[in-house]
Amino acid sequence: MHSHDRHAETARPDPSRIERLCVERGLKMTGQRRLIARVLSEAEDHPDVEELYRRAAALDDRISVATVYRTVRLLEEKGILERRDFGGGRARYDPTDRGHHHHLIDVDTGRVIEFEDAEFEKVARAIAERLGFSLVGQRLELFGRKGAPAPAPRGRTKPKA
Amino acid sequence: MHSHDRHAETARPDPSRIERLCVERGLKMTGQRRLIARVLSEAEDHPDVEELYRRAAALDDRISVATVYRTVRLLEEKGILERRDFGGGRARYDPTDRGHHHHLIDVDTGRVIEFEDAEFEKVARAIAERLGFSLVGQRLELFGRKGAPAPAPRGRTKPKA
DNA sequence: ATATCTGCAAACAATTTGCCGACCA
DNA sequence: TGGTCGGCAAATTGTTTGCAGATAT
Repeated sequence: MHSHDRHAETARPDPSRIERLCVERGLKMTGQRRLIARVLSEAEDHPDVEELYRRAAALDDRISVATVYRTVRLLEEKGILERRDFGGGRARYDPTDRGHHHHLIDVDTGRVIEFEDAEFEKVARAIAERLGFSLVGQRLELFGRKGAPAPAPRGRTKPKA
Repeated sequence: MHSHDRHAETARPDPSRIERLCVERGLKMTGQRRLIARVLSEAEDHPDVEELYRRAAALDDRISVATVYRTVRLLEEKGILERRDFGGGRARYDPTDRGHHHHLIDVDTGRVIEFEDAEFEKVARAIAERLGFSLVGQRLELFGRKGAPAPAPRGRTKPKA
């Protein structure tokens, strides 16, 4: 565990949050992985692979979607990312270091709000126990609408635009 | 002149539960739709399209997967079915007339247990409200493992065969 | 040095769809 | 009879993978 001290010969300002985690888990850091790590670190939302690729390529197009897929899967296996599925067919990714949380999806805007709730955790555990299981994981998604009732467009879940 | 006779000209014993719902919503009932409706009515689990197709074809092979896909989507739009996603890539279907419920998935066996919980409903509504939303929908899935979650800090309890 | 990446395109799996004959209302 | 529906196979979409050259350690 030797550390490379600050010989700023390679302009590498600051290893991103996620990059640091990658190194911790002993991943070989390539240019594209560093790039993806940075995009992930800067993301405040839950991008899908296509979106990650778009953002990464915008910074440096020496990368392909295949690599994003591979990297994202690797990071998931290493416990750095969590794969989510908000419907819509594509997997969304969420860095685990943001802490355990759930999501509330605004059905009108498609906007995703994160939240935590101790009360819920307790209830969930209680339910599992009542059914004779020990809780290993959970998934909670709430779909809501802001205050006043608005004419919601019919149709199914195709949060495109 | 109407012939509402009891002459079994078309051996149609009893419209299945789901078939009745289809008719109610004004769907044109064809042989294959009736078949799928019957399979769905008899199902106690949450089959995916492939499985529905298998079961239907076993009763009458004058049907194709494409039709199952089309029908299942139609029933979903009509609110007769609910599409679920328990991971694994394929969509699972769940008749809505079984009532509102959530799922607990046994991570070891893959078995799905349905349950309801008033306490949870209350908490969910409260969370949404706290975030400034009115609850429109929710999705809760618990993943558990059979075994004693009991406060027994002793050695690990081997999962019973 | 060398085991591990990456890009590319072909392979895959789940689901959709165009075309046209078959069928229900 | 007219408008829908169903079968078949080709088309789409999201994701994976084999290969050969590029890289990190």
